[in-house]
Amino acid sequence: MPELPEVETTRRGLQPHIEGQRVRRIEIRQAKLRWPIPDNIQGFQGRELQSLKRRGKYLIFDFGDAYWLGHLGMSGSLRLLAPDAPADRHEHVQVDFCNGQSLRYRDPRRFGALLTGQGDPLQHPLLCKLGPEPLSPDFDIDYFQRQCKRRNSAIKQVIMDSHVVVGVGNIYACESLFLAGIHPKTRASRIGRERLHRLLEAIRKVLSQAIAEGGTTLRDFTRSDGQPGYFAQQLLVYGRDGGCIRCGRPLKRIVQAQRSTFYCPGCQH
DNA sequence: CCCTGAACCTGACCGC
DNA sequence: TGCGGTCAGGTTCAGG
Repeated sequence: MPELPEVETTRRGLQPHIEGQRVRRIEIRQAKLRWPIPDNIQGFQGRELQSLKRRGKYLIFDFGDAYWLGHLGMSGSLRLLAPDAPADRHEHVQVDFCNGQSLRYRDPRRFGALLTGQGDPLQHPLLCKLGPEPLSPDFDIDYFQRQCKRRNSAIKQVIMDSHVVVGVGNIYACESLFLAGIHPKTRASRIGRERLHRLLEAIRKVLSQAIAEGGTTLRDFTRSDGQPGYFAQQLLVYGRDGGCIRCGRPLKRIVQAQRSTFYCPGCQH
């Protein structure tokens, strides 16, 4: 479900309701996610959530000297309900706050994660080697070109690698490459600076627009308030099987690294 | 170091 | 209605 815009949309939706709130009760119904939820999460009962942050697609629940690290995987979502609202079979975690908000983590496929840690969350093994945020100045053309020069794999796989840049998932990778006019299978090392620059700008544009639209709702993504995101209406190639909006030629679907890639054979070279 | 493929899980949908 | 196959927005990890 979530790429960076969906995670950011979730974060913004939750933030005003849970930041500064004290944890009253934590219920783990299913601890088996990507990694097991640590038992010591119960030690956060009675503590106050300082802030809700994001790094890449990870959510950081900052409790001051300790934190939770959350990831929504492919099918995870976070919502706020009433404390007594019933849980369905995929709602694995419930965190009740003292202000009456009840945070629910639902994840049918259980590829997501909820971990605990102490100290600086950015030093966590899962975060410390991540590439720059795509919308930050750290993601600049010099850095991007350096990364691409030493990669012989397809450009689509490179921009989806979180060690190069975080937050570009399958949908937005396809969209960015279309905007930049680059064929998804082009070897990264063979793309010149100019075209890489266009790609970098395309990634920025697609992600910031998607955030502004509240993320993409394809099947079951809903924002933390239960509303859908509206970016799906603006997808230019992903999941489409008509003609290209620019040249009219039929779009193609191929498979790269076990993922579907959509592109226009007329516009992308 | 770089690259590829397997692995983790459930549900929706399609054709027979 | 049931069954088997395919597909799904992520990412770590093992092994070449």
